[in-house]
Amino acid sequence: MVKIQMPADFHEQTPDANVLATEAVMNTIRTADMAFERIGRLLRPLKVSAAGGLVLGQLRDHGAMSPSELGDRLIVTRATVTGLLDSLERRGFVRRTANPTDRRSLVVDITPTGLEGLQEVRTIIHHNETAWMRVLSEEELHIYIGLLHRIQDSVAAASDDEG
Amino acid sequence: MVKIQMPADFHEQTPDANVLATEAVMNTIRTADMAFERIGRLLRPLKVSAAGGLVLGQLRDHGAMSPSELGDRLIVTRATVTGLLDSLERRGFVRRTANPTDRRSLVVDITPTGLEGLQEVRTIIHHNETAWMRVLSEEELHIYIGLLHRIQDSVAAASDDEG
DNA sequence: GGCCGGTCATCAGGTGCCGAACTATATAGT
DNA sequence: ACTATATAGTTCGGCACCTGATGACCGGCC
Repeated sequence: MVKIQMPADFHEQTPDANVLATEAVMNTIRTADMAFERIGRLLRPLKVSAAGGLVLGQLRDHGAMSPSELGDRLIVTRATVTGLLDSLERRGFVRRTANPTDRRSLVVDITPTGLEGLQEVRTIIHHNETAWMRVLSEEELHIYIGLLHRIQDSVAAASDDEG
Repeated sequence: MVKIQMPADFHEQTPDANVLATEAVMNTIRTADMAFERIGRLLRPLKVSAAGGLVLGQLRDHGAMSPSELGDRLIVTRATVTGLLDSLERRGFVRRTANPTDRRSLVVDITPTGLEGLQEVRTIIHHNETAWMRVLSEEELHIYIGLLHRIQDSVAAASDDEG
């Protein structure tokens, strides 16, 4: 995800700008991107991608399910799930089997190899997240999370409005 | 970017977890993703992608520059810049010309068509960012941005540590 | 019993991102 | 001057994501 930056002459160009709003969005995306990029880099030595880790997590936590359900849970399209499963199956992390009760669909489940990979992934991510957030006090973390929730609701509401 | 979700039995699985830290990171990424996804959707009708808009913004605000410098500013690799420029050049938004003083390098600049596209992009993005952030008071925005800065520094420091 | 709308997974084609390898050119060190 | 190293941009292979189209299949309705 590419980083967002402010033009040098932002004020002149858009005189009525709520500069704080722009800066808040910009920094939210930048922060998330840094964290996401970092997680991806940490995971590269393991043979699991961030997206692949999420698929494995769903399978471990909720049991075997269809590609469609995976897509719903991760909020990606079925087409994307197909690609992720191709990649994970090649590495032996998941298995696709026929669904006996509905011949349109498949059942995906995690293999022992996949479980091992998942545990590594979760350990690394958790360790780093904790380290990153040590600069905030517990109270600040609560405030921060509260603000994020309100922003999320606001963005979601705006999306509902405009389709 | 795939969404991050917590396993249902997170506490049992990682008993010493700093759950707040995980939740903070998770929500940061989720918030950024919502905003980014939304921006991408708003921009789709225009013929400029979010990444393309950022390239155009750099060129307008800082003048013509080399692909390498674009990559440094957007924090992406030169390979990525090549692809972005291919796409933008195809649509007539930028022009690549030889650099007379260094035959290894190119000079990229924005065309009048590109300037028009950029203005549309900025108008749409700014309007939406302002709307999203109206749920926070000015004081809360300051607090929020301050927290984001501290987290960014922390993540950056961690990255330096571990390579 | 046969049709038809909806769902399942997949594929094709496109974007955006990466690291590694390549070619050409520039610059520093000796 | 000559070699070594660094840098500029591209290409290549790979991943993750999308939309749109396709063929298989399910279920309900006439």
